[in-house]
Amino acid sequence: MDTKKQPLEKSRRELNGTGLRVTNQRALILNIIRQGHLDADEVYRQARKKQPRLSLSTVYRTLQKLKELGLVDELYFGEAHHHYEIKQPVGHHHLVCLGCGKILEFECPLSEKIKEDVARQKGFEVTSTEVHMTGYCSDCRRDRK
Amino acid sequence: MDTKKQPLEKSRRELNGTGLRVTNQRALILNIIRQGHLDADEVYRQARKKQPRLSLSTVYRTLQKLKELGLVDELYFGEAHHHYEIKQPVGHHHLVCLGCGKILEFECPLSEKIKEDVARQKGFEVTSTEVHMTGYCSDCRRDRK
DNA sequence: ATTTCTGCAAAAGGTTTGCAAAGCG
DNA sequence: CGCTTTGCAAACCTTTTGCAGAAAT
Repeated sequence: MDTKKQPLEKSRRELNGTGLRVTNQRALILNIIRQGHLDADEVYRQARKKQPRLSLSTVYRTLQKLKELGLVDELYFGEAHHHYEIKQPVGHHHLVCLGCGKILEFECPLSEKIKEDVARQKGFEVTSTEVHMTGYCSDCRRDRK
Repeated sequence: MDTKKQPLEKSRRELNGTGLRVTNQRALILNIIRQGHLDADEVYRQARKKQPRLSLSTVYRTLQKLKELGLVDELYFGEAHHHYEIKQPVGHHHLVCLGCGKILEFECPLSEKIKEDVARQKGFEVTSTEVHMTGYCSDCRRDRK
């Protein structure tokens, strides 16, 4: 049995009942994003290995839909293109290495507190909180010495 | 005496001794950014009121230089275009209203702590920390009811 | 006089859109 | 079958680049 097929089925199931039609393209794309933070082009390249005729606009349209459905989060690092990742139950934040481009995740219970402070102080209803850091990872720090 | 001229002189002085040549365009652009978080196009439109022949590429090139000099910070909200603001001695973070687009600033001493936690936990050398929130400001909350 | 900077026009990079054909329910 | 989705090509928007002339030191 092809083990690779299992997550695809999972993606199909997840897509079902969203009101959206379940297409091969969508299941495949959702599946690919499970890997981590990918940009649209990376998703595209990987998806073409399985479905060579799939187009980049389908990737963009699908990511957009998945975002609307709340299945996927869009991330804005300081780059021209955006990144996407599966929405996770427990929020996490991102740390980008300026040396090698690696992206690490970290949890941050304190961000809850910040959110409450700001909500109270400014009378805001906060819908999202992102903590974004840049710097140099331990490997790159060593190399820079 | 033209009071508007004073900050322009200030900008000229600030540009002096940076190694860059002090041009009217640069002083004007630096001056305009003092207003707050502006995107390149907004800077461009305002600058053209005083120097109609100024080009958008000069705006971009100047913002780039000012960023390199550490006079200006570039901000990435979830939009296609970036925003710029004068670099401030005491770090602050941003809160964007999804209703009216207003951008509020807030200080966040806790972010220092987050930074230290992450640095220790991940062996990172953190060079920048940004906390970015979205939500609805008190005015927009009222209107949505 | 030399070197840096500017304006203009054109290119580049990422994302979106219009439309006819294909696919899902 | 009707409506949604796809692929393709073209459009779009923001940002960058090449180059010749203008400005700063």
